[in-house]
Amino acid sequence: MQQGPSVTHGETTNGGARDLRLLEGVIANMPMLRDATAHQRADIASHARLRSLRRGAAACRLGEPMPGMLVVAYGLLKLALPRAEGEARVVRFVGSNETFGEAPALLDRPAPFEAVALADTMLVVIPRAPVLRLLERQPAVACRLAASLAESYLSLLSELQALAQHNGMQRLAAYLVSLAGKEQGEGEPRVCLPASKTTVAARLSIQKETLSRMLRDLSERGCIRVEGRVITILDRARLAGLAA
Amino acid sequence: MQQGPSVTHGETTNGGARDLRLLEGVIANMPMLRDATAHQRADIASHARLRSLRRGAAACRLGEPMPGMLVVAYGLLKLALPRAEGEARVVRFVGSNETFGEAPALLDRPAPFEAVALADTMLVVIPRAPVLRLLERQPAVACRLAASLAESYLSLLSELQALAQHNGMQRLAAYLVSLAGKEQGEGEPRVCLPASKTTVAARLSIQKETLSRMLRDLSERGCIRVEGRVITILDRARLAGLAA
DNA sequence: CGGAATGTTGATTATATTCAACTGTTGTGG
DNA sequence: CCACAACAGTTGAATATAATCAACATTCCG
Repeated sequence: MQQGPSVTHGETTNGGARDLRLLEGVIANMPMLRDATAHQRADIASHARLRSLRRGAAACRLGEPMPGMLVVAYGLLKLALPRAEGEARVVRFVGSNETFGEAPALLDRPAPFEAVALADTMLVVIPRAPVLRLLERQPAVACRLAASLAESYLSLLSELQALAQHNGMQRLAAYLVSLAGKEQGEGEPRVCLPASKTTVAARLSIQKETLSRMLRDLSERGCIRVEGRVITILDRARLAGLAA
Repeated sequence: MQQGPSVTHGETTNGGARDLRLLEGVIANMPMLRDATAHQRADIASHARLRSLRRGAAACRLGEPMPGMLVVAYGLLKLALPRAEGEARVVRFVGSNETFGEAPALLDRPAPFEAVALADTMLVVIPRAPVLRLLERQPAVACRLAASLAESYLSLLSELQALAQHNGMQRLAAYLVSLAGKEQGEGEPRVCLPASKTTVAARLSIQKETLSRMLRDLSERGCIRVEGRVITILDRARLAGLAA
């Protein structure tokens, strides 16, 4: 599933042939660049670089300059709003071939969140300048970027809605249902949490203690079975009802 | 300050000369169209229409199709996430010359919020199609739209942060300070709430009862004086301290 | 094996909601 | 102009919800 970096120490890889192919492959897959010419993609690639992150390392910290738009080649990150004390609120998990940081990079603003690797991760860093140049020349690319930003906006809005209008149990139930929705197994769907329960709790804007109690509650009610990070959905209909 | 609509009944105005000037003036002011040619702006204007809303009327309802991108010619609206029972969460107030609905209009999605007029309001409705055509032809316009969407994203993100990390009193204090920040009077700054206390409470994601108690508390502590919608900031430093 | 990180559980507390009753304000038609 | 209805705001009491604190158990790695 994952392909190790060719450089195991240090954060930035060298320009080895394998790395170059990885970088170009990631860029070729970006929805934003679907309408760019091969030449334009090559120009972007020539200005981009790979950055390897060990588990726990940060791709960017709140308030620091954004190095550019960021694409996950492999691995997993969390985008989080850290608090002075206690745990951060997790805004989003970002997995392979997903992009983040478009908004602050485009506007040349400091990072509005921190991005921490939840596993060893490889990023493609695309600096602002070549992207701006391309946007000026390729309206279709600018449209795709706008569409991607619009998507991000709508999904944040629905986060806000969930936070304002549903309690923790409802958010948890909805989250489990949405995880199960992606899985297509027949019988009892099993889902795997994408991160530790503490981190998932932060994603749901609750404390880890509260999440623990809620999972126990759902288990006792026969809705789910919890085995570490693996959760079996026993009564999807009832779970969906709780999410209302 | 405000100019009445030339049509007082019905929601859509006719094509009177005064209306046409209003519509063209609003469009000429749009940041998104700064780099468009006069001809392109005229094309947009020819496809746009005015829509007049009485106080309390909705420009769009949650889940219904978006008529296009919307610009406020004059008046005031709230963008809100309604709940089945009880009050909505207010996401943003939208005043003169401000735009909303870019994201759902661009993506041709149903309205992700309802937009309700807090005063008699005139909107310019810009349908999706002519905007898309312009985006294809004018990269600079697409860039401005992307930048505007990126701004919206960042400001929602900071809403989310405030909600997750500050309690109601902190959010209220920060809100009062930010209102006062715009006013440049010397001595004790006075601010005027942009809407009823009930609506402002929804903007802060608290109940009107809670807001009432908090305002009383701040008054008793000598931080502010409340006279209806007008609030005098007596101790701005302490208020800012409470917002931390 | 040992230590750190993660997770669980119970007790207590903070925060704000909900409910209910009451007061004040505003706008409208008689 | 007044009466009145609808809306807006205030206050108190009871309650819901989840955070916090503290102690302990478990799991994961090196």
